Amino acid sequence: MSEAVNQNNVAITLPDGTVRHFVTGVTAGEVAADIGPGLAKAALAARIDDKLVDLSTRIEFNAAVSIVTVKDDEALELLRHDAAHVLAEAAKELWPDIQVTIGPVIENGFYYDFGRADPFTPNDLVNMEQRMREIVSRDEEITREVWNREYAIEFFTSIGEQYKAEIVRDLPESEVITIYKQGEFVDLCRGPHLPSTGKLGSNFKLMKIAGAYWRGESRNEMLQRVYGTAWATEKELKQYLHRLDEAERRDHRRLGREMDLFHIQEEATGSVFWHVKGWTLYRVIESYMRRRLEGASYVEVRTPQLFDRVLWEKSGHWEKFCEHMFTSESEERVLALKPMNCPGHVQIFRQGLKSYRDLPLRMAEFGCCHRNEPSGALHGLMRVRAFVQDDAHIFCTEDQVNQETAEFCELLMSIYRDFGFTDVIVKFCDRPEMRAGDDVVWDRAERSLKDALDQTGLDYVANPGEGAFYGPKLDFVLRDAIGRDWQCGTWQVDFVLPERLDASYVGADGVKRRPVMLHRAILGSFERFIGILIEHYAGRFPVWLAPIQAVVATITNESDSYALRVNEALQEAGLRSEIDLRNETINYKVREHTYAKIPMILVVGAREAEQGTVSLRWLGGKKQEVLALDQAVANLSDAAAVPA
RNA sequence: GCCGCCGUAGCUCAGGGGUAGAGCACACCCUUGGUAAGGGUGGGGUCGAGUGUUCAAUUCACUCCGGCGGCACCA
Repeated sequence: MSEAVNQNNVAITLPDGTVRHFVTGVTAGEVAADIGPGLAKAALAARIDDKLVDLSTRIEFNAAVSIVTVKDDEALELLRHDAAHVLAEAAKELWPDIQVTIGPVIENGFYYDFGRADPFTPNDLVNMEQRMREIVSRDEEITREVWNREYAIEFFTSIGEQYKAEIVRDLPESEVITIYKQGEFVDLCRGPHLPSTGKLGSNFKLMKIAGAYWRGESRNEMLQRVYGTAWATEKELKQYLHRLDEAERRDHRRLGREMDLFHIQEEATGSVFWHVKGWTLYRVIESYMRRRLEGASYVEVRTPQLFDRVLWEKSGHWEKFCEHMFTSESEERVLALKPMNCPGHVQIFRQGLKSYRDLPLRMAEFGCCHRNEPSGALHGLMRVRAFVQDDAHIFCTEDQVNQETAEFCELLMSIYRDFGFTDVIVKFCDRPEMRAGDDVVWDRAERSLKDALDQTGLDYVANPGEGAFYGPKLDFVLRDAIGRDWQCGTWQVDFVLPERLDASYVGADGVKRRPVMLHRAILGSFERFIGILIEHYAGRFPVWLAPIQAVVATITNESDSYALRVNEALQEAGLRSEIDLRNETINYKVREHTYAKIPMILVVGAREAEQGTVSLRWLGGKKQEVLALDQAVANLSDAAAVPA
């Protein structure tokens, strides 16, 4: 390239800082080719002054340019976006009268929604994927055009693409309407795209078919969605598929059955039958939580299951959620099973005069709530119709919100740590569109919560419009062992409910005032939290949580009486142990209790009986250690200690 | 609730217009074996429920219930 600089040249700064000069209007692809043939081949897109663009983009001004290859993070997004387009092209080829709609990139892949009278069959999925691979091997050039709005609408209408025409019609006037073509396929798209379909490669797979509402609105017609996954390398694709297998292996519904923790049956859909072992786990968690709450100066109460609907009308829940409440009738009154504890707690607060000296009043309840969730939403323990939260409401003054928020965050983090979760995301959720209370109150509530959060020093992300209908909130999201997020904890500021249910206290000046109500939970529902724990630990619970902590297994029946003594010693030390005296080989017993994920197996035979020892084997370990009985009991007790 | 798929033994699954099979589990017998399956015998099913077609339905059709995957919802 010439060093001369004139107005027909552009100076292009490369990522390493070198500057090259090109004729004005050079394409990003040509720049890549000038740098080297290897890069030209690998080039997928370009970044011009930080804007991601097609390789065909002409460069008219001096700019910083970098060439995007498969090694760059954004390449994956391009790849997935192109996969969606290739899928749409394949579907159009297979069924010419199918309508294309949208096909965005999502976590781990992409989807495409089609308008079609008949739903897809699993075989269609196979055919579409096959056709996609053909389109990739055709290596069709992908080209971009800018169209006039009216023309675009006319065009899409003329080829029967009503959805596309609607999308164009609804685009803001300022939007440039860009069209991408590959082979015979013409699509409205913002871009950018890869230079040709061949660049997609072969590391993609169509995963499943599903229904999805047009524009995500349940009143709209249902489209046919195809989900796919796409990766830069075969290795990453395989790893992803392996992760899916791993998630399936951990599925709490499967482990719940295999480990005999709980079941759910037709006659009580959405409600849990806790079996002995599952209920043991539940009780361990519950008593742990009771202790932590006591330590944080909470008091515990119990409020009724059934309330007259007038209470729910007063609280505002009836108006918004009556569809999701279970109701019953008695003596001409409509009663509703409580979907939450807060109105009940206000009733207790209202008994007798409360003084500012009583605040903050931290009122906890492990109360069973019922919500009539839509049938399609039910999912094992994760979404049920009857559940118990580690629920509490803090009645306090506005001035106390700061301190309460700080203390709550500390308690929550400490509890999560005890359960083995250290990666926690905090979300700040502000006013939703549908809400109670006027904007002045919301301004105050949001400001007060934000100030308090800032003072905790925790990192957080904004989650606009996602607050509760009565106030802003913080959501606490756990990341589990395989990288999935679960929203569990919540902290909600509420100026509305105390007003509606007329809660008040007497201030230092003798004047009646409204308390602020803070709704809060750490685990969320016990049911769901246990589901999360099962999946997080893949059923291999830490010893303190394991329903059965130890099994004493004999080698021959000769040692039965000694084994009974060992088991007794364990139980006396407060361990949850079982004994296996069956007439089976030790191999069989070890295998079975290992599959049952028992943390420790104590094998006893003639030798141990004679010497007063046990042969101890830990879950996941292959070695055994022979210890004196009292030493073993001491070790196991330590291992089983509930976090302090 | 909406779209699709599925429902056979306790579990995982095979089968298919003429009232059912495997492995594991379970019970009994033999075996008393030192750290991931010792051997034998046996019991167990209104094939999710209902209606229809048929000489005959677990099998085909329809309806309902439930499960699964999404969508929508989630105080």
